[in-house]
Amino acid sequence: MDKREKIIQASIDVFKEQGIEKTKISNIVKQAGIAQGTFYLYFPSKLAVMPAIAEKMIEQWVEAIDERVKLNAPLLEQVNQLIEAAFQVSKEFRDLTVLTYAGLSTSDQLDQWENIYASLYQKVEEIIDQNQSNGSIRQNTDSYRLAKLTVGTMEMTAEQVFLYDEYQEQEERDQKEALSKFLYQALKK
Amino acid sequence: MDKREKIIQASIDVFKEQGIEKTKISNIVKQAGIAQGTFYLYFPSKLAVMPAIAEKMIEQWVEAIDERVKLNAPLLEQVNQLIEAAFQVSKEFRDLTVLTYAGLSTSDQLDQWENIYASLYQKVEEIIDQNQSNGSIRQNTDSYRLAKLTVGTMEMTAEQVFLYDEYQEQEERDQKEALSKFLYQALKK
Amino acid sequence: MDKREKIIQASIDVFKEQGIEKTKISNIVKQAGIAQGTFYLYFPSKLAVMPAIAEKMIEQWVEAIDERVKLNAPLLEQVNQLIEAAFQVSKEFRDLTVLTYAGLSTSDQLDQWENIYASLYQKVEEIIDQNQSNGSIRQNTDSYRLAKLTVGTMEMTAEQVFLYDEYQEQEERDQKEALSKFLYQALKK
Amino acid sequence: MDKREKIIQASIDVFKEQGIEKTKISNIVKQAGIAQGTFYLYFPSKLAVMPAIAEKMIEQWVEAIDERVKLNAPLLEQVNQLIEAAFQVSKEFRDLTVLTYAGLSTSDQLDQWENIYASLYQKVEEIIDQNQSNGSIRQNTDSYRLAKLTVGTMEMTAEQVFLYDEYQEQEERDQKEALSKFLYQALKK
DNA sequence: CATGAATGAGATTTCATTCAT
DNA sequence: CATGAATGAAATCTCATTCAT
Repeated sequence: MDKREKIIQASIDVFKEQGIEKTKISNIVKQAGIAQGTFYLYFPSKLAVMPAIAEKMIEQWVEAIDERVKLNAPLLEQVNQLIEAAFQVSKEFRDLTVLTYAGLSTSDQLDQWENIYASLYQKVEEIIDQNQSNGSIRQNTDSYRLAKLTVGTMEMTAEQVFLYDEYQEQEERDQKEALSKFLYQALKK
Repeated sequence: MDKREKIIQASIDVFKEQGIEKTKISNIVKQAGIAQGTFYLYFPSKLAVMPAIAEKMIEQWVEAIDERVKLNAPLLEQVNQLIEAAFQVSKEFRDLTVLTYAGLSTSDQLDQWENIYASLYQKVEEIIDQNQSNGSIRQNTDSYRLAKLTVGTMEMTAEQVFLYDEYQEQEERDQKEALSKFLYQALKK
Repeated sequence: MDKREKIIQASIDVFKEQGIEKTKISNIVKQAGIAQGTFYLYFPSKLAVMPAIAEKMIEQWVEAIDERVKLNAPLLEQVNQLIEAAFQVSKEFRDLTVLTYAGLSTSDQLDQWENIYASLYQKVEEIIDQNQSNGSIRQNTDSYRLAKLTVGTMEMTAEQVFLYDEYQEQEERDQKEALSKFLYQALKK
Repeated sequence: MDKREKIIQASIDVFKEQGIEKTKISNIVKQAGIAQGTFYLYFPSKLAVMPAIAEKMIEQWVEAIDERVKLNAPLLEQVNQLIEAAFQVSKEFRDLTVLTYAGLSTSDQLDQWENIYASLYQKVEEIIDQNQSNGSIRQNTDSYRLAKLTVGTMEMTAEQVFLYDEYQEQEERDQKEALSKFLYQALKK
C-alpha cells in the first residue's frame, strides 16, 4: 500500500476512533506508521483527507450496489438489495458518513461533496428510472430527487444502528425490516 | 439571561458562523460578552456545550410541532405540518444539526444523544399512534421505530436544502413537496 | 475554632497532601470550609501562612520538650527524651518541616524563619548548657551551635521515617535507637 | 550539549535565582535558549525536572567524595574530607537541596528520591565499612544507617550556612569546625 | 521522497484577586 | 465580617508546520 493510501486508511481509523475535532495529524501519522512530515507530501491538512475518504466510501457503495441489485427483480427485492448495500458500507465506515459530511461542510468544500455523491445518486437514479419505466415506482416525483431521498434515508437509518456501541444483530435485522417497508411504500406506485 | 444561557446562545451563533473546528473559546466569550475564565465555570470545553445546544434545538422542534400539528387533520396535512416544523427548526439551526451530531459522536456522550432526542421521538410517536388508531397509518411497524424514521428523514432532507449557500426558495418548496409525498406514502395504510 | 485558625489547620492538611507548589488557595478554603474571599481577610497569600504554621510547630515542639525532658536525668536519657519530642512533632507535621523551610526560603522571609526557630534553639541550648555545666556534654563547641546541630539532626532523621508512605513501627524504633547512639556520642564529653 | 541537558542546567540556574514557586517554564526555556514547545518534548512539567536535578547533584557529590576522601587517612581527616565535599556541593546547588526535596515530596516520586540518593549512601557506607573494619568507627549501628545519618547531618548543616544571603566565610569555617567535632565524635569507636 | 526534532504562534486553562451583595 | 461568582492577566500546553539531514 502506498503512503497516500496508508494516510487515508489511517485517517478513517482515527476519525472513527476519536472524531474529527480531536484527531491530530500526529495521531494519523502514528497510525499510518509514517513520519510527521510525510503527511504534508500528500495532504495540506487533515480536512483535506475528507474528500478522499468520501470518494472511497462512495466508490465502495456504488460497487456494492452493482454487485447486489438485480434490475429485473421485483421492486421490493431491489429495495432490500439497496438496503443491504447501504448497511454494508455503513458498517465499514460507521459514523464517518456524518463526520465526512460535517468535515466537508466545515471545510468550504461543499461543491466537492455534491460531486463525490453524484455518482452514487446517478447509480440509484438509474435504478429508479428503470422502475418508473416499468411502472413499479410512482412518477409524480422526479427520479434524481427520489434518488437523494432514498440514499439519505438509508444512510441515516444505517447510522442509527451502527453509531452506538451496544450494537446488536437483532436490532440490525429489525431496523432493516422497518426500513424496507418504509422505503418500499414511499417509492411504489 | 444568565451566563450559562449566554454561552449557549453565543456558541450557537459562532458555530453557525465559523464551524466547530474553527471556533475558539475566545470567539464564544467575546460573542457572549463575558470573561474568558467565566466560560470554564459552566463548561469544561467547547464540545461540552454541544449537548446543551442539541437540547435547545429539540425543545424548539417539539414546540414547533405542538404549535403546528393538528391531530384531527387528515394524515397528509399532518405530514405537511410536521415538515413545516422540521424545516423551521433546520432553518434556524442550519447545519448545526450535523455539527452537533459530529460533536456528540466525538465525545463519549452518545447516550446523551439518545436522551436528548427522546422527547422529540416521543412527540412524533404520539402523533403516529393516534393515526394508527384511526387507521390512517399502517400498523405493521411499531410506532417508535416509525417516529425515528420519520424524524430522521425530515431532518436529513431539510439539511440538504439549508446546508448550501446557494439556498433558493423554489428549491425549498420543491424539496418539501417531494418529501411530503415520500413520507405520506411511507406512512399511510 | 476561629477562621484564622481554620485556615492554618487547613493549610497544614493541604500542604501535607499536595505539597506547596500544587496547593491552590481554592484547596485551602475548601478544606477550611470558608469562602474564597475570606482567606484574604486573614492572609495575603498562601506563603504568608507558612510562618504561622512554623510557629505552631515550634510551639508544640517546645511544649513537647518541656513535658518530656528531665534536666536532672542522665544525659543519655535526656537525649532520648529530646528524640521522643522530635518524633512526636514530626509525626504530627510530617514533611511540613522541610516544606515550611522551603516555603520560607522561597518567600524572602528568611529572617522570620530564624526568629521562629529561635525559641526552640534556646530551649535546647538551655539543656545543653546545663549538661555542659555538670560535665556531661563536651565544651569545645559553643552551646547554641550544638543546639542547632542537635535540632537539625533530629528533625532530619525523624523526617526520613515519616516522609515515606511505607512507614513501619519497627523502622521508627530502629531509627530512634540509631539516632540516640549517634547524638549521645556526638554530644558527650 | 543536548537539549535535555540544557533544560536541566537552565532549571538549576533559574530555580536557584527565583525559587520553584516563582519559576515559570518561560524562564527556563529562555535561559536554555530553546523554544517553549521543546521543553515539553523532554519534561511534562517543571516539577518533573526535579529528579534529574537531584541526580546531577548526587552525581557531583559522589565525584567530590571520590576526589577528596583518602581511605587510608585517619578517621578525623576522612570526616573533614567528607565535610569539604558536602559543602562544595551545597555551595554549588545552594538551597536546591531543600527545594528539590520539597519538589519531590510534592510529586508522587518519593521512591525515586530514595533511588537517587542510594548511590551517595552507598559511597559513604563503603567508607564507614572500611573504618569499622579497622576499628576506627563504632560497630553498634549498621553502616547503611550510619551513612544516612552522616549524609543528612552534613547536608543540613551546610544548608544552614549557604541558605542565608549574609553568607560569611568565617561562619562557614566555624560551622565546618563544629560539624567536624560533632560527626567525628558521633562515629568514632 | 522520507524523516522527526524543533519551532513558536496561538490556543486552552488556571487561579489569585476583587467586589457587589 | 463573610461570601463566591466573575474576572482577566498570565501561565501552561498544543500541534500544525518547517527544514536540515
